[in-house]
Amino acid sequence: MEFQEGKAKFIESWGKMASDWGINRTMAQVHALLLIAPEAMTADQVMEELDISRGNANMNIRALMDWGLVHKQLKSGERKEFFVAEKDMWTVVRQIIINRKKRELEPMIKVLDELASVEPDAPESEHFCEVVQDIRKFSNKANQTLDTLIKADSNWFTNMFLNLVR
Amino acid sequence: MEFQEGKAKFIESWGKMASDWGINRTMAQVHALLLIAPEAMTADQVMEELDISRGNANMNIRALMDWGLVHKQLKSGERKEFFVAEKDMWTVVRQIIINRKKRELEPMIKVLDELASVEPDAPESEHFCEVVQDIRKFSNKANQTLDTLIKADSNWFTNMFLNLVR
DNA sequence: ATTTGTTTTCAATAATTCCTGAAAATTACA
DNA sequence: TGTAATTTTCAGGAATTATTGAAAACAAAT
Repeated sequence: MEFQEGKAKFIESWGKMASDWGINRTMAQVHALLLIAPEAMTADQVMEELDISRGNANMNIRALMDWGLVHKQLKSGERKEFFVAEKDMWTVVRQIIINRKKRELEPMIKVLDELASVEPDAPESEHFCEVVQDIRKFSNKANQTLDTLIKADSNWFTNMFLNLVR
Repeated sequence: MEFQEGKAKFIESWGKMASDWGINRTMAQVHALLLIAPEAMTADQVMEELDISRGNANMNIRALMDWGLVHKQLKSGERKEFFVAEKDMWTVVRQIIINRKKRELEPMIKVLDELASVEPDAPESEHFCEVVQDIRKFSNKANQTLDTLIKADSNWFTNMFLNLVR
């Protein structure tokens, strides 16, 4: 396969996968572009390559910085801002875990904790409480595990995979 | 908290979380409703409780059955179809893993395999190939791990959590 | 075979999410 | 301080995704 074709395919697939996971397609495409860029890029270059507007480019680069997946790089003598993607895959995955945990898992756990105050007084509410407790236990375990994962280093993570697969 | 309030909050939150994860909100709300229902429900009851159309209810119940999260239940003497949610949390999580792996991870891996045929002949394509290989390794490891997880039983999974947290 | 109850489909529409582009704000420089 | 380059914001519009509702298909009972 040609490099140019591969590049296009990679950007498209990365975007597709992201949108399956509830993440803005363009944000992921910008991420893909910066991931495979050997050098830091300006917003203008991103606009140009992906054929998107300035506002869109700005918005998504900003979001990627919020996620800790892209960093701003200032070049001396240059007025424009340059952006580089975090290239270490383990760091990338870790940042995604950190963010999704904070944005989605933790709020859900908070709700489940509130729901734990429902009294099981009738058959209906009894079953409700059971389900809530099950999910609650599961979520808390997942949350703890993710905390551990986040603190762990790359090798630790690889080793976990190996242990599981073995 | 009152049971009715808790129920409404659970359904709403489950739907919210799902839509964050790229899953149809209503599908998740139907799932939540069936999860906490002590008895099997008909499509009409689902429509009524969630205040959605027949078409919408049918479509999402069907999708939940595709995911293996809801089962059809026929009652003798009854003409209508009844639906029950899978209540075992480990089975629920496993089914979700199975489906998302097949729908999203595997197609991505297939693309990455194709991209592996790009020749690293210039600085740009060289870096591209490196990134693709990194992601490829990661994805394959994740895929293998998920295969193992899927085969594992509930205790095994719980033990893994405990091991990681310890 | 016909009626009646139930489920499924799908074109039209509604709701949501995303993107644009130009104006405003910010920043660097002379 | 004024000017020019750059970034940010955001209202309006475009694109995508979800929902409705009524007709068609199907299934059970008579």
